[in-house]
Amino acid sequence: MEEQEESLPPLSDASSSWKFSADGASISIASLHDVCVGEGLDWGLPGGIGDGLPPAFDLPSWVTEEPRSSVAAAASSSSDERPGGKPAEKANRSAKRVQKGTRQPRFAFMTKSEIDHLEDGYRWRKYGQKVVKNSPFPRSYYRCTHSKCNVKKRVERSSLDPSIVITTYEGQHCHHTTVSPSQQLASSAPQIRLPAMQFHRNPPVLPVIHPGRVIGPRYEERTASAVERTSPAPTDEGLLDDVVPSGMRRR
DNA sequence: CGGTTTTGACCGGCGC
DNA sequence: GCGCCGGTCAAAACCG
Repeated sequence: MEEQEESLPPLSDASSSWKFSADGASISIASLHDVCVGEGLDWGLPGGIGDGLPPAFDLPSWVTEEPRSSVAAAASSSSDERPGGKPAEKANRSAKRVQKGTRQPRFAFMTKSEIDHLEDGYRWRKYGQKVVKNSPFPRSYYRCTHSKCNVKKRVERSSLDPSIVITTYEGQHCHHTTVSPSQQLASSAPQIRLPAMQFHRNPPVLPVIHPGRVIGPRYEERTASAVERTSPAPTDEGLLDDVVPSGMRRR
């Protein structure tokens, strides 16, 4: 994982912003600090991830914490007998839950939009919706429809500011986007170089098209060591790396 | 008719 | 041990 050194703004320079348009919808991207302050939120710049964030804006624990990987896997392997369910079905479920334990890169970002499910160039199938504690808005669970792709994403509205959508991605796409050429244009937007700011990388695919405002990637988790890194330099490749491995990309 | 969404149930982890 | 909670499953409904 070699990230090329780029002349990116230092952490303190968090006021830069970019604007571009796609399909007639204009999107402005700004740093977290810039926007949050601008929106009247007082998050501050995280020296560590999440510093100064109001509770209502805290990301789901599965984003802000290390994945409980092997724990779930180990637990599901033992007790299989349970009244009411078909053994085969249960075994199947167990197997699937084991898979879920594998660690995946994750990151979350926030978008100011009235639309919950932002178009990002990939096709998603909703597999669940859940009311979560401390939020009047349900959280939706999506999976990439590509057969061999196990990328998931969760979408929920901020309870503090209902106009803000928190989107969290997990995993990497093993395929290219399935969007029309016009959408391709939009989904390629993140290749515009963005300063790293307090984030280690930028969203692989920005929500696009819909009149919404990406107010900044909020948090990206890879590994504990990734969090410790102070000033990584995202590159054009890095921008897509999280979702589409470089080998999969055609250019 | 195939793909997607909805929704209640199930499951495991965690805190008390 | 129990209850709460988040995440997932899967059947049924829905839609193009």
